[in-house]
Amino acid sequence: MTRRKIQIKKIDNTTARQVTFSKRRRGLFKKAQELSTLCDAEIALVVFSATGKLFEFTSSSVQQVIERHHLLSSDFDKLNHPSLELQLESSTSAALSKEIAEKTHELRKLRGEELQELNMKELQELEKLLGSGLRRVRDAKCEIVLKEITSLKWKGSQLMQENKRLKQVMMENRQVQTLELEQGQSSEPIGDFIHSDPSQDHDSSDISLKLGLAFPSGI
Amino acid sequence: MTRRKIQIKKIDNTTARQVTFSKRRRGLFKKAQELSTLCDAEIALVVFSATGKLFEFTSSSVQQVIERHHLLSSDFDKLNHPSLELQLESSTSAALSKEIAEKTHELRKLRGEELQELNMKELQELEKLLGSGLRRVRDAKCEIVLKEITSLKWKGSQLMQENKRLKQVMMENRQVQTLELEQGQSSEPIGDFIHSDPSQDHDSSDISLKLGLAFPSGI
DNA sequence: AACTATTCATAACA
DNA sequence: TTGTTATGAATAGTT
Repeated sequence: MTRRKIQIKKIDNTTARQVTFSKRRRGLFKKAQELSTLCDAEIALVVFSATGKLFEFTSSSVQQVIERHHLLSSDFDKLNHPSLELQLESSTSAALSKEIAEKTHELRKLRGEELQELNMKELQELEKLLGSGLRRVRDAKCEIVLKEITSLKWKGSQLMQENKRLKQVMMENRQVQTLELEQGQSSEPIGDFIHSDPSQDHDSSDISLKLGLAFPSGI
Repeated sequence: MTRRKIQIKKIDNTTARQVTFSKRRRGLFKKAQELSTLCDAEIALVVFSATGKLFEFTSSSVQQVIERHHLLSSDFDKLNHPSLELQLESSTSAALSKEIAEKTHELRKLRGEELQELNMKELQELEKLLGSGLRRVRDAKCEIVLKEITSLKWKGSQLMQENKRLKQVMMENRQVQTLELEQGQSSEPIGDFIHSDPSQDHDSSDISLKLGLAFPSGI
């Protein structure tokens, strides 16, 4: 709000209340319109002023169904609200049913089930839609594959590092062994130093087993 | 409204649209609440998201009216059908809403709009579905083309028959003319017999004009 | 109605 | 998703 912050409670001054009602109502309807457009939402907004005047907004697809309410709500008072509510619900059901029918039909067309009723132009549009859908699906698959590859590369580099580390340990062991041999102090068989730790080996195998692809074979 | 001014038109990016929907919806409901409190207005606001999810707000007084109606209904129990109907409608709405949400989601997937949530197996099934849809659409187009070709061939054969008939008539005329010349009895100019009937000619042109394709150029 | 000084809502970003 | 912030919008009080 402005000039000053206000408390959200009923405005006492009648004139001020009417002015505010007028201004804010316009703002609210604008916001409702914007939301329905921006986000493809279906909105029904009904406002009764304190004096009983009716204002309403409905996004396009709900509109026609509810239009018949204008006739009935012209001589309403508060007792009418239940019936208004009931009718809103009923209208909503009709609108929803209609929407379901449309979506079902659209799905059938996309699945190629009701094509005989389409002409060449419509078929071409449908083909274009399916084609672009197919392209996106393939792109999505490609992305998954690329991620898998990146993951595999990472695992590969991890293995290489592990490998390098093991070789280094072996080299060090070999040096110690050589030193001990030169000094004639070795009390252990040579072989024990040359072979790396069995448990270490086992871990490495486990890592390499995880290289298997995480998705079915065909791409 | 912030960082940048935006166009009021459907937001293309799905994620951005969902975020905006969530934020603006909250804002809209807040504004509705404030208006009803500040100006003592009665407000009913119903919003369906693009995915079919339902959000609603009703100012307290409307709520009270509806609740009062429900109380009355329970008092009068068997006599009060509207309440039963209202409840039925309500649950029907919920079921319909759910169905719409499902179908919307299915349609989105087929259009390739919400693929990030699918795994490789699901993507492959979707690809198969789209592929078979595409095949059927192409078959349907093919059928239209074949029918057109059949029709053209038939028209062609009709034209050929017509042509043949005309030639025969001409030949007969020429024979008559030759006969008349030999007998020196012709009382008409030669040209009148060589040219075929003008109205006949006109009919032939009409048939050939119908050869134009009944669908747009690209196949 | 028109005009600001403010507060509010929110698009873009993190 | 949730939070933050810069900026465009809405609007309370005033003229």
